[in-house]
Amino acid sequence: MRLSDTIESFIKAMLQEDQPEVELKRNELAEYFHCAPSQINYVLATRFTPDHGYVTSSQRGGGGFIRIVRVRQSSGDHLNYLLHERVGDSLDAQSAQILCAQLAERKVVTLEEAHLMAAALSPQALSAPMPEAMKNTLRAKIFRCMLLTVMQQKKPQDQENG
Amino acid sequence: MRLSDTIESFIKAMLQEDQPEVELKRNELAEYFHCAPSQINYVLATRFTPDHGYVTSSQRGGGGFIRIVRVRQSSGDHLNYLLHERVGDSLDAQSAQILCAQLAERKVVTLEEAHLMAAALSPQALSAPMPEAMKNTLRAKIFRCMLLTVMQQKKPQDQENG
DNA sequence: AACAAAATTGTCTTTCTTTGACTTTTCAAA
DNA sequence: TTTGAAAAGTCAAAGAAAGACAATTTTGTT
Repeated sequence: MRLSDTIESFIKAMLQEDQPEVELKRNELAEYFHCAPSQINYVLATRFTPDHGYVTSSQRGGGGFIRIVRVRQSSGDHLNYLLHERVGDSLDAQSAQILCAQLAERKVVTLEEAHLMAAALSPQALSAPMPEAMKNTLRAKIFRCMLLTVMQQKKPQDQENG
Repeated sequence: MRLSDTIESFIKAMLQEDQPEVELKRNELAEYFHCAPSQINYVLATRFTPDHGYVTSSQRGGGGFIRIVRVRQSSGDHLNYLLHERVGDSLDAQSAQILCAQLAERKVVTLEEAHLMAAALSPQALSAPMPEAMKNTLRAKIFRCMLLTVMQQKKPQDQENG
């Protein structure tokens, strides 16, 4: 078995137990597996991405750490559909507005939250001297980040149904 | 846990009790935590800034002290301050996170809304092959758009109270 | 076997924290 | 009014941890 897979399993086991969140020390983990610290980054970059349903953050310096949060994903979920199927790596302004409105309509988010999302994805928010294609790529990324955050906030009982 | 975090908690606990204001002796506190006095300044500089909702002042010499005051402001005033003074046309990722957290702490927005805003402004959301300066410009624009949206949503309430 | 993709390693960079040496301000006693 | 002690401030260096990325090795596919 490859080291990366072993480390992936190890981290997932930590997450499985009970908490959907774990903090680890990069250097400790690297030493435990007798590998370069950057190997840990490789595992995170290839197996714990937003698309895989994980959000990671970190702190450098003394007492630094890497935090991994697992976002629960239920199949058949509207959010899941948006994240993995509807939104690719490009999203135009008009579609974004429609999708935000739908999220509110389906009561996945509040009306206020939908407005906030729409504002962040609006042409004004993304007005800058860059090609439209790049804006659409950016819009998709921003939308996905917000979607993941919404999934994170949804309570367990909400996740059973759509 | 980092010393800085411990000291931060300690000071916040002092503030919690009743007063929105506390006075402390730098040397005493440093001795209490067995650290260099300048460590206290570091904590103030990184965790008790206006962005964090605090204003500090001090007096040197015999009987000297450091005063920390938690700033109170109405939602409307706070939003105006952010929009017209604090956020120019550039905003770095870290400041963005702090300002979003502050909006929630002051109950200008809900915690969920703050998370959504933070997500839209995060480095991941704005990860693209472009110079950091351009990202900061974009971040300021996105933040402004969201702030304006929050303002519009707040309007009806502001007309009733302050 | 040849090539492409994935994994591994190592080096250098960046960020955050802690410490210490030196400076400045203030008060009060001589 | 001078002066010295008692604060707090400033700043830079050292230390601690994570990130970025390129170079190399391994693995899988045709």
